[in-house]
Amino acid sequence: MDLSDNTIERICKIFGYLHALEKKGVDFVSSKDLAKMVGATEYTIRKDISFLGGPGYTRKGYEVRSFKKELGQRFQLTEKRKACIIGLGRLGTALLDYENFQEDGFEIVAGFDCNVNKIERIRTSIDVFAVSRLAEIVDARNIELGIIAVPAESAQEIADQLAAAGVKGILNFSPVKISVPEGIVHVDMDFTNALRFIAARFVMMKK
Amino acid sequence: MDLSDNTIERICKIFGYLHALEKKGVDFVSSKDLAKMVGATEYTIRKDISFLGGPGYTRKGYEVRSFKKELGQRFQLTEKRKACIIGLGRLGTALLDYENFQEDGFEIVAGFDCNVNKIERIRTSIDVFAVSRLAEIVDARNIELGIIAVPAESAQEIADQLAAAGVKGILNFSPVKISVPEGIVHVDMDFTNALRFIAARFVMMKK
DNA sequence: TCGTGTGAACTCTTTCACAGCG
DNA sequence: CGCTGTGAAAGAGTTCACACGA
Repeated sequence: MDLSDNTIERICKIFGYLHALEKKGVDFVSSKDLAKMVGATEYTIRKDISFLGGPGYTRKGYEVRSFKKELGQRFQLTEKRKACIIGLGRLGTALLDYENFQEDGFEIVAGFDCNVNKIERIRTSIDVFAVSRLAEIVDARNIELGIIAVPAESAQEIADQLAAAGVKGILNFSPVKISVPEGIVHVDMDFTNALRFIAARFVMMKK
Repeated sequence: MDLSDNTIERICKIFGYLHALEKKGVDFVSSKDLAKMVGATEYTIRKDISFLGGPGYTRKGYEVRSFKKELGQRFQLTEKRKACIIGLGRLGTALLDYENFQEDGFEIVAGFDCNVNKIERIRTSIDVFAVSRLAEIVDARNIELGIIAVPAESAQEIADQLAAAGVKGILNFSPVKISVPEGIVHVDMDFTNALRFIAARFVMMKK
C-alpha cells in the first residue's frame, strides 16, 4: 500500500497532536477532533487511518496512548533521529537551539559553516565544524538528516555533499529548489514563497 | 475562474524563478525548464499558465521579462507588502533580518515581543514594540501580513489579535495549527512536522 | 446513540494527444 | 522542427452513505 504525501503529512500532524494530548492527560480523541486540529474533514482522517489498517477503537474515538504508540512504531517516529545544520547564519544558529526539535524526536548533533572564524565565535552547546568535514562527521555520528540554511548560491552544492555523505533526508530552508538523487527525501521550505503565496491567495480571493 | 492552491503555489515559485532569471539576463524560458525548477511536469506548468489566459509566446518559450511583469500585476506581487513579526526569540530575530524578504517584495516594518526587557536589548534597524501595541501599530503602519514566531502556547492568541488588528495574511511558524476567521489567508510552517514527514517518508519508501 | 471502517460516487488535478504557430 | 494552448482521458484524493460495534 502506497500512502500519498498528503496522507503522510496528515498522519505526521496527527502524531504531533497525539503527543500533545498525551501530555495533557487526554485519553480518547475522535476523528472529528483530529480533523479540526490538522485542518481536514473527519472522512479524510478516518480514511487515512484506515490505510494503516485502523486500530479499531470505537465509541469514544481513538485511544490516545496506544494510537500514538502504533503510529510511532509504524513510522519509526519514536526513535531519536540525528540531524545536522549547514550554514550558521542567523537562521542556522536559531535552528541549532530550536527547542521543539529536541522535544519531539530529533537531535541536532552538529553544525557546519564554511566561515572558520565564525565557527570559533559561536556560543552553543552543539559541536560546530568547518563544512569541509561534513562527510566525515555525518559518517562518524550516524547523521540521518541534513538541514540546509546556507544562502541560495551554495544550497545545491551542500545538498550534493549531504547526499554523497549518505544522509537519508534533507530539509532545505534556502530559497531555491534543490534536486537530490532518487532515494533521498527532501522538503523545500521557502519563507519568501510562503509569503508570496499568502499575498497571491488573498488577491485571488477578492475576485 | 478559481485557481487551486497547488496552482497558485506553483505560480508563486515560477514568479520567483523568473525574478532570478531576469537578474541573470536570460530572455526566454520554456515550460520544460520551469517544470524542472518548480518540481512539476511541463504539462502541469502549461496548464497552470493557461488558466491565466496564457500570454501566447511561442517557439522559444515564454519571454521572461514580460511574463514576470504579467504575473506581478495579476497577483500584485510587485508592490511592496508590509509585514510584522511577533515573538522575538531566536527565530523571530533571525527572521527580522532575513534578507530574502526584503529582496523580494516584502518589508518587515515592525517586531513585537511581550518581554519588555528583551525589546530594549535587541539590536536591529527595525522598530520593536511591546505586543500590547500590536493593533495600534498594525493600523498606523498599514501592515498586511503577520509572522508568528511565538511559542505554541500563545500562537492562537496572537493569531486572534492579528486578525482583530486587520492583517490580511498570517505566516505561522509555531508548531500548532492556528485557526483564523474566514477571509484571512494563513499558512502553517511547522519545522518539526517537516522533519517528521521526511522521516516517515523514507520509512515508507523501504516498504 | 455515537463514532469508526470502508466501498462507491464524486470532484479535483494531472497527464496525454494533438492542433497551431513561428 | 520546437514549443505553446487546450480539450479529452486518466488518475488521485476527498466526500458520502451506510453497516457495524460498544
